[in-house]
Amino acid sequence: MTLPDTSNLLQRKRLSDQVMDLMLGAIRDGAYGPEDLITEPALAKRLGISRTPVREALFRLVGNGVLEERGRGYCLPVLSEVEVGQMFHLRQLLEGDILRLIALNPPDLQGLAALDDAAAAEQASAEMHAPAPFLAANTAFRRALFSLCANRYLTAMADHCNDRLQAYRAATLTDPATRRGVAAAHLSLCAALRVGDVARAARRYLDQLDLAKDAYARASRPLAKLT
Amino acid sequence: MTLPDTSNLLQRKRLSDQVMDLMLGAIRDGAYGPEDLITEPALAKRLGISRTPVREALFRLVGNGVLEERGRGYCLPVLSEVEVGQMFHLRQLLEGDILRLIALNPPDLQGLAALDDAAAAEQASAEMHAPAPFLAANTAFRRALFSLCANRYLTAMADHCNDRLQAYRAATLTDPATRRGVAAAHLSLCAALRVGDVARAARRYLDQLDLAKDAYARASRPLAKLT
DNA sequence: TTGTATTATTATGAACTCATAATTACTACA
DNA sequence: TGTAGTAATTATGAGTTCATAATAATACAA
Repeated sequence: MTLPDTSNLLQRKRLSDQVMDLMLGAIRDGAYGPEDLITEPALAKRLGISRTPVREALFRLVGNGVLEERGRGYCLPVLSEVEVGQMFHLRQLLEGDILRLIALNPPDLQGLAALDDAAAAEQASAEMHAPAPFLAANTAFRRALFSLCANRYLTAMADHCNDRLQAYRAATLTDPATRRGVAAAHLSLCAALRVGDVARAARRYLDQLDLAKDAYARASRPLAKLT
Repeated sequence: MTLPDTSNLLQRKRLSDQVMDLMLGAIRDGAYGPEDLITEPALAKRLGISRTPVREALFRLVGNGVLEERGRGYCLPVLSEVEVGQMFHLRQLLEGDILRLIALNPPDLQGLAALDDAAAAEQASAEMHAPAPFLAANTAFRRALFSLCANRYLTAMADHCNDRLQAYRAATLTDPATRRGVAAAHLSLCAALRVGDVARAARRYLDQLDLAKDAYARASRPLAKLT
């Protein structure tokens, strides 16, 4: 388990916001697995702050469904196979609509370049052994893609869905074959967007999402016993 | 401004959860308008508890976008016309999908009866002067409708969208004509569902949602100056 | 009378502290 | 040796306190 970066804390305004962002970033980068138990005092001590702001941040993450309480402490939520399926149904609905909106307002060269870079980073880290670089590149790609959509509420909800699936993301995205598939689909999406074929781009993305749905459902079965 | 019910507090497990539920319910029932300022000490004093759990609940509501910080205190978020439009785009996407899922798995008689009751309550309160009964009936109808959909994540997100539009809901649902339109659309939806014509039921609901979108957009203009 | 500056009030942010509950470890007894 | 009961550790829940910042109010000067 890699620990999240604790530097440049204590600078911005609210500590609980910083802790929230820190934890969200750490979770997105795969710093926590479904078996890790996060406790209030431990986190507070590690960050060198009191329990209060840590507590508030953890409460908000629980409220968002990004974390759940397990006995004494907090952990990544473990979903049933049905719940994973429902969450993916939502992802397909939301991300499909995001692509539709992007199609209505196609990206400029700058936005396209950012997407290209992110896809290239995914491909570059697909073969690495460590899981963190690919997870980070994958997160960056999604961020670049979503930033092309003007509806912030929509992308925030899509981000939400992804955050709530973190326990499974790490489990599926460690397999090099899966990683290659993701990177290929995203490169293909970039290529389709560059020639203006947004419909094909959307199809590429949603096909990959469908594959992911199955992979996540498979991954949810062995994790179920953790509960 | 009607104050939320403060009884049966101090019984269940976490005070912050109770405060959260209390405030959500109060906001849904129209107890707060966009001009009301909610402060931590005042709420804590009124509930007879310390600031800590109140603070945690308010933080979570801000995190959810149900409240926003305005200077010293919290209030219902005031959205721009564009933001209201985006939020309604989301509502249409999510609630359209909810109706599609209900169509795939039509409700039994019991579920139908609950929906009928809620629609009847809307009609009964449509002509009243006080806004609270209709708002409560409207919330109850949505709850009954959403409960027919198995995907809890989906309905939770749709609830979310509604919660974030509260400042406008009260403004639009005070007009008796609008209320009659809402009640009629919902009764019509019930009738269509009863004869198994789910497609027509969905059209009724989404047509009404389209009307609401315009009404909310109009309501957002005078409210904008509050910010 | 109006505008500005200073003071006072008040709300938030975060630490500390205490009480309670739960889990774990240890010990005693069968 | 295994089980049960008790003690100790520890994490959470919530109240209190203190510091800081922002807003409001008042007083003074132009």
